[in-house]
Amino acid sequence: MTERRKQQPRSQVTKKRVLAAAIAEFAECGPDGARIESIAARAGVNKQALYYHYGSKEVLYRAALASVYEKGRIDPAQWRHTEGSPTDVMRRLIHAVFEEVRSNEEDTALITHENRQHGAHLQADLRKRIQRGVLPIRTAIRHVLKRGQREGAFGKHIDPDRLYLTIVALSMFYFSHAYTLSAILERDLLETRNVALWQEHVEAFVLNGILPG
Amino acid sequence: MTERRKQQPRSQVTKKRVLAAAIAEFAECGPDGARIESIAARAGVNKQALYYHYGSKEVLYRAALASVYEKGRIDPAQWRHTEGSPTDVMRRLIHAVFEEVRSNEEDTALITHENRQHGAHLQADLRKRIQRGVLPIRTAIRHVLKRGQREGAFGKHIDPDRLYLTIVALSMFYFSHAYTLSAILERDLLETRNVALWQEHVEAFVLNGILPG
Amino acid sequence: MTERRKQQPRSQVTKKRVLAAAIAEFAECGPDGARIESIAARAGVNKQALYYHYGSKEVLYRAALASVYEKGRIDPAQWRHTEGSPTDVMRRLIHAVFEEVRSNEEDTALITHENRQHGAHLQADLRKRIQRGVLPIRTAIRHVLKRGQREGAFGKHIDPDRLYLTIVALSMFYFSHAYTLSAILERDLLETRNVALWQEHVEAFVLNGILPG
Amino acid sequence: MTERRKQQPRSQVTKKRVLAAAIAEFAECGPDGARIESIAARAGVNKQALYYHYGSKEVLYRAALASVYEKGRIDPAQWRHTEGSPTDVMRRLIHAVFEEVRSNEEDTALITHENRQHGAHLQADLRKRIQRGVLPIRTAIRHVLKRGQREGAFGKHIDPDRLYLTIVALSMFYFSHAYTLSAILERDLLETRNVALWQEHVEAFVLNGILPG
DNA sequence: AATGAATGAGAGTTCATTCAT
DNA sequence: TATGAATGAACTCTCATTCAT
Repeated sequence: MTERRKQQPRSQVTKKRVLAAAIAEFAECGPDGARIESIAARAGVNKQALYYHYGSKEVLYRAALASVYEKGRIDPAQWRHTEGSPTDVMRRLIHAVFEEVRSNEEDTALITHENRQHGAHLQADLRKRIQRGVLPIRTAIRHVLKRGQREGAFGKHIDPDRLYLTIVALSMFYFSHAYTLSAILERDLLETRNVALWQEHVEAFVLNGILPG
Repeated sequence: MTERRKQQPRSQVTKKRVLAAAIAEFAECGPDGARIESIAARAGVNKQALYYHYGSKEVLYRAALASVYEKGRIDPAQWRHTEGSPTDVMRRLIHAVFEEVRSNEEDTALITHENRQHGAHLQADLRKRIQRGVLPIRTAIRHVLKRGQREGAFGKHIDPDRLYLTIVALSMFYFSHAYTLSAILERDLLETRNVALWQEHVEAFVLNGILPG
Repeated sequence: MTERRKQQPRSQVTKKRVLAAAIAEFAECGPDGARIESIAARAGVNKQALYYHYGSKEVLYRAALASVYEKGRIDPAQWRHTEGSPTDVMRRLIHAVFEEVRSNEEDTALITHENRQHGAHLQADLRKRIQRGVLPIRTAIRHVLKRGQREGAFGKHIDPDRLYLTIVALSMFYFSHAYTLSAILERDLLETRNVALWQEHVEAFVLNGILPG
Repeated sequence: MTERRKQQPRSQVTKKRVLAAAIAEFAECGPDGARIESIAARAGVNKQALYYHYGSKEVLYRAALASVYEKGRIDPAQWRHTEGSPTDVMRRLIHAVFEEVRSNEEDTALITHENRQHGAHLQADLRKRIQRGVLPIRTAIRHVLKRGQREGAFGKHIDPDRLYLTIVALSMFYFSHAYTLSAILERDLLETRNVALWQEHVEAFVLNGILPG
């Protein structure tokens, strides 16, 4: 293989570093708290570079937001052909969703911020991208669920989207509200041990919850 | 009717109106997006009044945050003596939590904002107040759960705090992330009909999830 | 006479000083060249004071522009009853217009700037104010002209507005283009002596020009 | 036709297009309002091209300004040998000046801008070029005036430069202040019909004004 | 000769806060 | 208690200019 470095010209590198810095800043401080200066510093570039590449704080925020759903982490094909009982596969699916949430704090933070803004930036094109982004996982859940229902492992009445919502809620809420919840329960929910316990709980609880009535 | 105005001197009224306005503004815009000017306008008072009564934006924010957990809506005594099977009582408890979340959007918003700030304002005294605020509901859940476990209605392994967390997560997350979730599922989750469906789902799902294995 | 100082509260004084400073700065530098900071410095106030009192640079510019035509310097009644032959009175009118132009450099500058902007700020209300501002002088000219025409001193075909335009052009252009004209003619047109000569010329030339054919 | 492209190498073409764009931009927006980016866009070249060819915005502005007086539109020789009575020739001269002003809006705008800047850019060399630029017309006026004075058509006391100034003032002011004047007189002075009327007026008025007393 | 990318200075504006009454 | 006026710090964004290719 020959050298191909030219494919990533300096400008593209800068643009990507700015975006990464923006994602971090916006996740940490929100759209209002985020500072252009701070993003530039994080990216190690001049303030004006942000404007050269993105034009405005707003555009940059939207780019950061869009990036969240564009990582295509879960391969639906992979899940359709996973071996094991529906219960086993479903457990692994739940596990995977939780893992994704756990390992992408910034994404959760960005999504939460956007909801605090009443989804003000979710224009048509972004909605499309978001839908595409979560389609794989929704599809995977639907397939496994259906199989389990056919085989009698899961209750017939379970709705796949509601199940998806349930899993996501139990996963994301734990992280998105960890600080007040920690204050309430008087222990640090973000401690590795506690996260692991909650993860187990989510898996067990959901699986129990979808047993046939 | 005798004069009783002295019990609520004008100054106290002003202070309360300011707080109400602050709660609304902070819930809507977050600590960074909130504007002193806007709070004053909402309260119908001079900007300077905020400083006279609260001293700074920060103090006002903390006051707004503290107010959330100080409404003491659920009476534990009431629940201890509620008639009916553990399942029935538990169902009503879940229903009550969901109702509270549903009808107090501002509170959910404030709590979410505070978590976005990594709980930066949760000092010792506020943590205490928060704990006291949620104690009734936690207690109620624990009691009902215990009774149900004794009577064989619920699984022995269920932890009351984890159950509490589960109910709260399924209730609050739906509202706190309604905008992106609506974009994903291509329907308005805040529509009355959809909220009702989710409420039913939460009740059924949790009750199913805590059945004895 | 009792003290009445309260009628000019401090705030009004500040506002007026800001306006005066704005007129000077806008006249000197134009809408684009003018600096908010510089205006504040001229007025001896804080930069933010401009925003408190006027809201934006644009509003301030408009206020400066409007002020030009609001000095009501020429009293039409006075001119209608001026004694002397039409020629004498007309000479004095021309003299008065020239004097006004000569002694209000800033106004000429502001007007010129606005024309450079293609009258972009001349909204309906400002047009009205401008018209009202110049009405007295136009009226005076019309009256004297008519009288002279009746008495055979001036040509019948002279149009009053065209005459007004002619006088204004000969007066204002000399000052508004003094720098390039001075370069062309290789002498300083703004020198007192040269101004006086031009003033005489304008009077004589206009009076000669409106003689009956 | 043989190849002749070498006579106007690409670089020279670019330079000219940049200058033309600069004249347009500076005329329209003034030295402060003009934008390097906008000039480049008008010229259809890269921003950096301006710097390559001219070095700075200031230099470019000066070049634009200088270009105004370098068109040498009026040929003095032509006028010296024009047939007709002094009055006829003078009328044609006035007409020519007016025409030149009318058909070169950009030039008037640039000159006006420079006067707003108090002639800050009129350095020695530029003053020389300006003087040379207007010399033909001044000479022509002087010659015709002198002939008319000899023949008794014009007043003896008329000064040629003052006459030149008068004609230029009546011509340029109409265009340079058309917007406020239109607002005052409540009709669009730039309308073809109105321009024509004014042109007639200027010719008649000047000719009448220089009649022997 | 020309271009895309980068930069530093500074512009207008907003905001929390304080002063004076 | 309450208010209109004032302030300084900071923020987003613009612009002329330069660097590297």
